[in-house]
Amino acid sequence: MKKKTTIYDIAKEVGLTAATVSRALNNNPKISEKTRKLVQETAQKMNYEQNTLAKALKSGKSYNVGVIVPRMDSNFFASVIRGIEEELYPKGYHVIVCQTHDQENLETGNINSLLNAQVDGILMSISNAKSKSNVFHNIAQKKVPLIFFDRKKEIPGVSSVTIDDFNGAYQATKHLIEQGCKRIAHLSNNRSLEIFKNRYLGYKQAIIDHGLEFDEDLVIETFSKVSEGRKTVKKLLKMKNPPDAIFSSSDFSALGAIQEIKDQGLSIPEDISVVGFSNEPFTKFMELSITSVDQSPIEMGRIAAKVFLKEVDSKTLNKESEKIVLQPELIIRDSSLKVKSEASA
Amino acid sequence: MKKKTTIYDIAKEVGLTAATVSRALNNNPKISEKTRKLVQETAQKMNYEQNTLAKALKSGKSYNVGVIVPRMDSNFFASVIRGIEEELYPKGYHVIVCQTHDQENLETGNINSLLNAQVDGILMSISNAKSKSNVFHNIAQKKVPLIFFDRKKEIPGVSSVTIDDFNGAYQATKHLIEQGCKRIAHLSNNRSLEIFKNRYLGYKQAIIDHGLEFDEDLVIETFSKVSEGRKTVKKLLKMKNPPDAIFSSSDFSALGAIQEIKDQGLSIPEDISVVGFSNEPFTKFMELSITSVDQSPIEMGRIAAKVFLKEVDSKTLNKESEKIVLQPELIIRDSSLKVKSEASA
DNA sequence: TTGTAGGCGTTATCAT
DNA sequence: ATGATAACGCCTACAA
Repeated sequence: MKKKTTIYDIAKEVGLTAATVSRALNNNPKISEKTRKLVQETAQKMNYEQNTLAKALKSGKSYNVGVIVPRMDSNFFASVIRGIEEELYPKGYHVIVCQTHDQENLETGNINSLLNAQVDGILMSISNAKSKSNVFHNIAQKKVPLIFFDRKKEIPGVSSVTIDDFNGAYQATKHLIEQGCKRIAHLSNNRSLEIFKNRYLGYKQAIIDHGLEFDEDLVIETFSKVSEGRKTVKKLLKMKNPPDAIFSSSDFSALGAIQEIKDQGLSIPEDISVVGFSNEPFTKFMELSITSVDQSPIEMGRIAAKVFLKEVDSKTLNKESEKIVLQPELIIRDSSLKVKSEASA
Repeated sequence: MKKKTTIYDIAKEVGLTAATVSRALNNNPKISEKTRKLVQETAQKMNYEQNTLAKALKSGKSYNVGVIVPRMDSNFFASVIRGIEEELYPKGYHVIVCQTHDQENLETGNINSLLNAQVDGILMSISNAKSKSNVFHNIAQKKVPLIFFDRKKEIPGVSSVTIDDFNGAYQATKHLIEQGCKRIAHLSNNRSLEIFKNRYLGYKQAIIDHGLEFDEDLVIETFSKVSEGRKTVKKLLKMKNPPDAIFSSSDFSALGAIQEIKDQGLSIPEDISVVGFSNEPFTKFMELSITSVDQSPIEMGRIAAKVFLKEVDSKTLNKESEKIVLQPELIIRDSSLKVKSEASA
């Protein structure tokens, strides 16, 4: 095992002290230009590399931040993570990504391991609003900045970056109404999570504002999976008075809905129009492209990272938490465009 | 900033020495049952948590491993990562995931930052075979185990876990031939990467073995993107003697191919059959499901992790690198099944 | 401008 | 079985 060079080795080499070497390496102002150069060149020659661990131990900072997401194989979360990376890498931080797979025990476990690994902050999208909030107290106690993105939870002093889900849902529903749909079903999801509650509320408000009848039976809780979308639509189509449109809180269940509708011999968007949520890439690539709501995930990630940077630097405990809300954008495509006056996306 | 409790605090509390506390906490055999209990209970009471950084500094191990992939928003890589996590978390390791987006400079940068962060190992799928191999020498020098998965490079002493791409391609092509296809095109990709070279070779061998004519013009290098698949097919269909089947080295370009074929008014699989590679979830969900080659990514991840664990523990420098090759599985679906004798998947 | 010395939290090696 | 001490590599008062 070839030993790594340390500042002591350099010190010996140039006939100085480790302290001086340290200062020279860190561009400390009170060091002579001559020694600075000498030290830096020698360091280079000896292949010196700073021991991050030692520095972390000393400074109390690990320069690691943890990112917790339900899953990372969705374009949405992968893109948020990319945004975070873009912002944090240049500042010397590393990003440790953990997945919860929507399981509460994994969520708790991940948080604890991250804290234990001494991350300097945690950026997360929560899986379950009911998760024991004492885990979050743990985070707060350690003065580790916590930032929620997308799926948040209302905790005093914790910042968040989300999109205006209410408005996204409102726009989507309004669009369907403008296309002439009268009975719009909603594939909702676990409404203990704010995002799904707000999508539901936006949908409801649009229905009411446009003088349509709001029918609670048309709202069905559906997991964000293709198979679940199918299942729900099967139920909906059995109603005496089936819907003529579906606004889904997820692209995945929207896809399942589309498959089931087609299988039953109905056509889209003529018989039933469909709108999803998240603008996953496949919505664009389908033979029948799917109308969806874009959430600008990369920007969401970048902003969340910026909030973290701000909080981690402020020694002052001005726990003025920020609540940033981005505006979503409705992308209209085949699955909902009956009036083909304009080209579809 | 509430100070964290250290073993010194515990020592003071119970009137012992830090060393003893450390031993008690680590279940060192030569410690009295009584003190062990006392210490452990006191530790609990004082909310003691081991400082991983200090331990890492002392032991020289960080209990972090780096995983580098071209991208993490593909089901394939996300699943490999999940497999790695499943194997490594129980052993106390953390997984730091980095993306290269197929850019060489990012790849090099990621490797260096990971090394700098003192990861105990690197598991990666390379982006570019031409990447300066001195980066890999860096890794070797530091005695950090390096394990390739899926996209590897032949480096002495480096283990790898891959699938038998040759055979996967061979089976896929053979299947197309059995369906009656005579002129099979191949959407290849950067063949400086072994996986793509082997898929090409398997394809070629199947053609030859079954007495068909091998036509180099039917092999076109195509990036793994939907838009690129479209572009390539456009070219292919302009030939005087266009193909009656397409074997793509990627599901994404296969999807683009399908879109273009349909747009030109041809039908699948009757006019042109299509087979992809990777068994991405969307291949199953399309209205016209896509035949593809499954690579058992989760298992690949688990095995790669196991190889790492073995290497990291073996102080002995028995650099007998392992080359593990998994067998792929052809999943036959609508896009290539002309003879509808059996139910499709 | 540079050196000295101590500490970050742990563990390992000697003693006792 | 337990204590004392040093060491991992770095940084930073404080001194000179």
